Amino acid sequence: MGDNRPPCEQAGRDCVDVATEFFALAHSLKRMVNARCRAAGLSYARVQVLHVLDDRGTTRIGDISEHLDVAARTMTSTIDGMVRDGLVARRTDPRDGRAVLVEMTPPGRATFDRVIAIRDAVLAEVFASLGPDDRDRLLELVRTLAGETAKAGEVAGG
Amino acid sequence: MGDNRPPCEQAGRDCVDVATEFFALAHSLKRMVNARCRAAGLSYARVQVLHVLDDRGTTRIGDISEHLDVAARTMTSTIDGMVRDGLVARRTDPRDGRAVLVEMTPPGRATFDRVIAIRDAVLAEVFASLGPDDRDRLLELVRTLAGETAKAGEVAGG
DNA sequence: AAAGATTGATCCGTCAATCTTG
DNA sequence: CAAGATTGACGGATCAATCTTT
Repeated sequence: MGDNRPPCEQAGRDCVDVATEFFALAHSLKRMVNARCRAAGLSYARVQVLHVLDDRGTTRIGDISEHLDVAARTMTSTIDGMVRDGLVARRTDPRDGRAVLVEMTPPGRATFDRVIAIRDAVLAEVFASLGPDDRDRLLELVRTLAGETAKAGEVAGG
Repeated sequence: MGDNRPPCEQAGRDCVDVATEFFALAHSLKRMVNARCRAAGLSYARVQVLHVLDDRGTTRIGDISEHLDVAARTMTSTIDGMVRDGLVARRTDPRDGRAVLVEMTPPGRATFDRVIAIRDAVLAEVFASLGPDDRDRLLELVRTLAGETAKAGEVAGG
């Protein structure tokens, strides 16, 4: 064998190649979804916020940022804009004066219902190219990586 | 089976579920890589720019933004910061007075070599959890989706 | 006119510091 | 003091408008 690199480096390059294409796909996919959602009247960040409120009802702002895995600063300013545009409303938590509850307004509901259908259509348009078995396989691989990512994140965060 | 939804909607939901976990993984993975690279002295956006210059040598700014699939505005301001920090230098293309060439400086080279090793280690740390066969399978699925994304993007962009 | 880059306005993301409430 | 939210300063992303060069 004329290969002078140790196995770990070979595996490393292999990993990097896969990761690079994975990142590129994620980037263009997010770009596409974002563009279609914005064209329908809602940025993807706002779609995600309304999605949380749709699932869980009125929610503390800290829980939203935690669930979406973004910094507190991000959520404060995103909610600022959404309040400005009448999509959600802020209300102090009666049980805890420190916390702030975020509530979807009727216009927010209407906008969400319209845009979420478009988002789902875009995703279906792309992921339907895989077929059910391949989607299952992809989901399995993604979950394995997500588990590993969580572990690596703990190491960094601890 | 008590399922009253037509097959297309079932497939749609299936697609959305896979896509949701895919996006979540991409988000946390990018967050992690970004954090580790920044801790080493370079944001991931800058790593990507230097990576292009490492692969292709001195490159027109428009070619960099096209290759990384970001808006021209993004590249202008990212390069502004990198010039400010001495990582790259701007130079007018002698063949075309409209174009601007971006060149890696020696400090940029040193920083890149240091940080790219860290980036690769982070990616290997996560993707090595898959094993070679699963990585091949993932790469195949990613490429299928990338092809579909490109098609869907043309429709939207055309 | 078309192509390449810059600029303006704005949104979303980070970290670090601050204020308020428990 | 600790927890929750806001604010400041800034990087990086978008679109749309502008300026220069071909």
